[in-house]
Amino acid sequence: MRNRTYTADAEPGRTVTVAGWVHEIRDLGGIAFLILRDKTGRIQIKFEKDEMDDELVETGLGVHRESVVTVTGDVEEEPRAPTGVEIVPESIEVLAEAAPDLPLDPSGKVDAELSTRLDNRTLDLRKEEVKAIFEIRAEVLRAVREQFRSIGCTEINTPKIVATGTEGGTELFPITYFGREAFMNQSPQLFKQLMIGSGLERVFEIGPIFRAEEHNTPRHLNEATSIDFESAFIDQREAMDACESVVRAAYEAVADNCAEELETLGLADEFEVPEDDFPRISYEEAIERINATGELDEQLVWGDDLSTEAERALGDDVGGHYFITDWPSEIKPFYIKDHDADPQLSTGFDMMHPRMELVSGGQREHRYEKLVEGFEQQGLDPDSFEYYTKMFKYGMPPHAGWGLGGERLVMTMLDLPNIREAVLFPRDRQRLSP
RNA sequence: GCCCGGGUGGUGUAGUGGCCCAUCAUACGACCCUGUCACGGUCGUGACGCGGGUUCAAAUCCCGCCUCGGGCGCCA
Repeated sequence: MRNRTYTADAEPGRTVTVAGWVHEIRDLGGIAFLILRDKTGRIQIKFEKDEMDDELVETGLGVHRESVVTVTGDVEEEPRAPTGVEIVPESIEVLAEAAPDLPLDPSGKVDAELSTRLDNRTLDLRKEEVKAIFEIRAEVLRAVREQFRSIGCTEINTPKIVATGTEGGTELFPITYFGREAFMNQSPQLFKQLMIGSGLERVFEIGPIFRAEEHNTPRHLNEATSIDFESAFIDQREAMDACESVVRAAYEAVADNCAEELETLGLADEFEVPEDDFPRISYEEAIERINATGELDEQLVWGDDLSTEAERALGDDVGGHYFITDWPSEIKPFYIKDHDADPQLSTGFDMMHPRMELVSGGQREHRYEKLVEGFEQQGLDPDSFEYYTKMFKYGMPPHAGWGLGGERLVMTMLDLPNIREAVLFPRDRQRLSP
C-alpha cells in the first residue's frame, strides 16, 4: 500500500494514512476514540461529533472491533492521548468488516484456552505477547544461522520423505509415495552424516522432523523444528563446544535485539544470557548426583535411562544448562561411537536445560565394519540402509554432531508453559488443523 | 501405549440432587455521557459436549461415545 504510515511513525504536524485493525472504540458521548492497531503499535483516532461530518463519525464508530480500516488525517500532539499523539480523521475506509462475535478477544480482556487460541491462531497472534514469541523465535533462528556460518558450516536441506527411518520402522508416519511405502523423516541424522564424506565437511540444517509417538505432554510435538549440526574431523568435545556457542548466540541475540518483546513478555528483568561454560557431567556422575538429591524413591543404577523425574532433580541441582556425557552404549543409537578404551561407554551426550533435554549428540561411528555391526546389534537390517552404509566404504572421516529441538530452545528460553506456544500451528496427537 | 482430570452463553468462569426457565466478567444490541486509555452508567440478548439410564426431581449421580488438558513411558 502506497503512502501508508505505521502508527509508530506518525509524527505530529503531518497528514498521514494509517492502516490496521480496530482495537477498541471508546464512545464517551460528544467525543469518541477509536484505537487503531498495526504491527508497530497503536494510535488513537479522535472523533468530536459536533465538529465533524456525520457520515465520517458514522463510519468510524459503526465498525466492529477487529475490522480492518484505513484512516487519513492530521497527526496532532496531544498529552491526553495514550501515545502522546492522536489523529483527527478526514476520511475513513473500511477494508474488511469483522463479525461482531469474535472467537477470542485479541485485546486480552478475557483469556482464552490454548485450544481455542490455536483454533483461531490468526486472531491469537494479534495479541502483543503472542506476537512477541514469534518475533523472538525468528531472531533465534537468524542468530543460530549466523553462528553456524561463522563457524564454517554450510546450510543444507535434506529430504523429509524417506524410504526408511533413522532407527528403524517404528515411530514414523507412513505415507504412500506413488504406490510405494514411504515415511516422513524423523531426523536428518543419516543424510547429514552422508554430507560429512562429501566436499562440504561441516553442515547444518534447520528443518521439520516428524515423530509418530502418541505422547501427550507440554514438551512434545509430532512435527518439530530440528536444528542439526554435523562436522568432519571433530570429536564429541568439539561438537559440544559448537553446541554451546550456538545456544549462547541465540540468547545473546535475543538479549541484544528483542528488548521490546522481552518487555512485553514480562521477562525484561529476569532474562539472562548463560554466562559460564555449560558443565560437562558424565553419566556416572549424573547418576550419583541424582541419587544424592534424595528426590527419587528408588536409587538409579548404572545402565538406567534418566526418567523425567531424574532429569528434573539433576536440573534443580545444577541450576543451568549442562551436558551429560559418556552414556552407556546400550541406551544410545547405533550411529554413536563407543569409547575406544571402553566399548560399554559411548561418546554420546545430551545437553540439558534444567527443565528438559534440548540436544542429543555424539561422535559418530565412521568405521564401516563397526557401523554394520551396530545395526545388527540393534536388530536392524543393514541392507535396508545400504544407501547410507556404503558411503562409509569410500572414505568417511571421523565426525561428530548433534540435534537441537528448536521449539524446546524457544520454550525454555522464554519459560513458556507449553511447547505448543512456540509453534504457529502445532501438530500434536489430536491436532491436525489449522 | 498406560493412567488421571475436565467439557456450562461468542470468550473466560460460578454452580456436588430440589434454593437454577443457571452466577459473574467480557463480548454483542439499545439508550445516556466531550478526554477515554480495561472509560463509566441503565436496560436487554445469549449456554449446561452427544446419546442412554437412575430418580418424584439431574448442569450435578451412573454407563457409552465424542472432545480437551495433564502425568508417565519415549524422545528434541
